[in-house]
Amino acid sequence: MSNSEVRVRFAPSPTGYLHVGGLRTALFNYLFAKHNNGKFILRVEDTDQTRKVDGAVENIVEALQKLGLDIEEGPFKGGDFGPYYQSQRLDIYKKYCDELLEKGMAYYAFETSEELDEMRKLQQIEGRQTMYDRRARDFTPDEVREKLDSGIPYVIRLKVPLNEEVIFEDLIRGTIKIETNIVDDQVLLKGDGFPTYHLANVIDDHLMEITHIIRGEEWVTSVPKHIILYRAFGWEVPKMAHLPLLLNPDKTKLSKRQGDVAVEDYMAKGYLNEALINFIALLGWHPGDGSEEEIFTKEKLIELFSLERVHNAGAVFNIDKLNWMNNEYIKNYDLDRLTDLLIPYIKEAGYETSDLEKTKKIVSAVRVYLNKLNEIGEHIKMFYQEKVTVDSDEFKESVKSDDAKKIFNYLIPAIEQADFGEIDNIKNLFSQAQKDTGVKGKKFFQPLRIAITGQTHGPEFPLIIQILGKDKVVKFLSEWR
RNA sequence: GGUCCCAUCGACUAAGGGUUAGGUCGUCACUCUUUCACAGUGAAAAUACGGGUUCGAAUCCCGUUGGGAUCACCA
Repeated sequence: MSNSEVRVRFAPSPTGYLHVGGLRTALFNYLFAKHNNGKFILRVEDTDQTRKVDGAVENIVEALQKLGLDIEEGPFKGGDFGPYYQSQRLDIYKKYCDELLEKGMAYYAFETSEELDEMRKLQQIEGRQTMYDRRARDFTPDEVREKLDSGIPYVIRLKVPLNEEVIFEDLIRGTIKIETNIVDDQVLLKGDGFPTYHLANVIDDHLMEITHIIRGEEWVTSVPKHIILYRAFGWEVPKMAHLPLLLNPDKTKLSKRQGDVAVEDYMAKGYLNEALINFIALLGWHPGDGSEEEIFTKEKLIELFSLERVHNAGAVFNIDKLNWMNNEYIKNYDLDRLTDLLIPYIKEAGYETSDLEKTKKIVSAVRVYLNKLNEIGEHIKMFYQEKVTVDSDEFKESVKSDDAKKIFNYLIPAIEQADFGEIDNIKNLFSQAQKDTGVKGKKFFQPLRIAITGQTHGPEFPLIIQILGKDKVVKFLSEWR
């Protein structure tokens, strides 16, 4: 490496949306880069033409951007090490693959997929390790030429050195050793001329001067292949850190079926970006600074982050805690910004938002109930209804009682004359009413609440009254008189 | 099955030889409140097991058990 600048990359394959696990990987890369004043790079690993999905790159980039993980080099952004799509780097891979061939570190193989399936099936029956049997490894140059000349389709495989041990230091897990004899002679260049992950990844990480590879634990077992490649090229191996997996509640690798896995689904439900980042940062990492704080801004996370403090055990993605954290953010968010975020959800629930001041008051009254923004519809019906319906018999009884009539009769003229501008005025009105009618506490408030909202619970009552306004309150009360 | 990785309350984790094993979510109770929620207080709840090493082990070593990952011309 020519200089000591930290360069890390997030390298998703564009097969759909940004996965929660992918976001975690991206976030840790980002935090590590920013903590070290380094660069966060996005590289698209689109070497599998069959799995490619249109719009996937745009989707991923958009999600990262919304979440504030700024990409410094990559698609739509550029940089000195492009192109950042592997599908646009085919000639590079070809060139290095030829170099491997020349060095005798790779070889041509000519089996069809069917033949390989057959081979594996047999190995399974015999209870042996399923791996390429290296049958093409020792073809003579003449044999190879002959097959090539006759146009037989081929792949290029890595010639794994036998009877060696690959040892590497993982920044999170420490020393890991793997025998090369169990390492497959991995296909490097596929029949369609595209590289496999392993080849492209190693070449790009080197060429893009990546200093630290931070990725999911599912990759540890293929590290030996990569190290063999680095050595074959005579390149320095970047530092590696394999992150513990994100798990389903049943401890298997986080997947669909057991809940949402696309980051955009979480965003759509109304998980705030800040909460998502905060929550995911704490999955498999802890600042360990002695503080017991759990709410962190992105800036704070950058300041505190270090790979040494990443755990080695997998972490269950616990939606309950995410909900709690999201609620923490919702409760403490700037009201204007929160209202902006909430307006689409209010509209979606079928309610009017043209009166911004009123909307803000409503948001302020109910934010405390929300685990996520899309729940707001369940809490605001009372502010918009033109007629109050009371379903349960118990409620009806309460609202039709003699005490209730007494309260309503007292309140209706009093409210018409009251000033609703100040909450305190409303409160005073109620305490005076309790004195004058002799009906107090729960007996006073419950029928009132039912008459006005149709429910027995909800936000602070004077606040509801204020938001509703005199006319509606009087109207609702009159109906029960 | 082979290989690799991992192992503290139900979940996320702290404690990197000496603590009544701490915090957060969740759960339960109490307080506050007209109600629900919030907030506050408190409770139940863990070092997988067995051997070592040591005066002393959640912490170091070994084994067992359990879990996970991986074994493609997918990444």
